[in-house]
Amino acid sequence: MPDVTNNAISIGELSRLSGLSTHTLRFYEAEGILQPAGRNSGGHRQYHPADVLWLEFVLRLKQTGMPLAEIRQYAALRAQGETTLQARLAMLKLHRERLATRIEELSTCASVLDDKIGIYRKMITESGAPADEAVHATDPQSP
Amino acid sequence: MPDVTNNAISIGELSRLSGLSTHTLRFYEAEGILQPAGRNSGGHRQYHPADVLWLEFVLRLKQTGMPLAEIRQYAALRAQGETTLQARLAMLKLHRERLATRIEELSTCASVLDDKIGIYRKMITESGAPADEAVHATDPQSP
DNA sequence: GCTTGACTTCGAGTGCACTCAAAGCCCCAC
DNA sequence: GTGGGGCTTTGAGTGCACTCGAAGTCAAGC
Repeated sequence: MPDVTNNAISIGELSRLSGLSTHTLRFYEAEGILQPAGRNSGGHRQYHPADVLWLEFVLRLKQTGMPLAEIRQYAALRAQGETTLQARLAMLKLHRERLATRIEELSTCASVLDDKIGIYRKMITESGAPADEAVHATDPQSP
Repeated sequence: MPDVTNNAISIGELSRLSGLSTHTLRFYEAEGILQPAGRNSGGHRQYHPADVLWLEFVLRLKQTGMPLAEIRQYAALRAQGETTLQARLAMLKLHRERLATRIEELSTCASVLDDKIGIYRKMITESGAPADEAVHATDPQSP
């Protein structure tokens, strides 16, 4: 079924490549995230390398927590051509900043977690000793 | 209504402190994430500083993407007392590792985004020029 | 010629984490 | 005595991002 003359791939192959289900790929098309795919003689969707690259980028955006609605918006700009370059750049910059914020947030949480782990380790090695101040400030068991 | 003798706070005050709605706080209690709060003479919940600290930690875990089910599990261990220290430490360590993975993932995405932003900037300053190879490799508009 | 498997469309269902609404009660302060 | 905040239970609704099922078409391989 793949269009051999054109190195096009089927939805099943794109599914395998991307790790998304065929359901999801069609869902993305319906949502305007993927442009309507071309069809072969049998009416089957055929995807080209550019589609694969685009999908990879979409997955990156998703991975960083961009909601589908926003990805759709970006995709719509992209579909409108070069006149939307500025707008797309603005979106990417905004998202890049949010991403930086998120990474910082997670790093802070990681430190908190490290502290807590340290306290737990200490409590365990001093096993048998009753809860001390550090314990009480973290995971106190009241009674 | 706060129990002044005991520096306890009401659900409304905890809501203000934590940023969670009273609905959500009761929901967390029902889900076993917060231990059933003590009540005052009028049957109103009263929370103590230790509860506030615990809730803060819960929110940290949530912030890092730990699902409520897992937080509930951790809370259950905590409620069982000191014998579960090892188990809790194991959970924290596991989560810490996932967090590290996630941070790395986001950092990779950030680099990809930076590259893309660079390409866009270049395209815009060279404005008017037709799409070049770099363009084609990122956000090609086929037609 | 029949089975297999991939494809089609459409609409409904899932899981998470809330979020709200209703209905009706209590208690305290002003 | 009224307003405000709190309490209870139950059940439904929301938003996101899928996820699945039904019912049917089509082409290739045995």
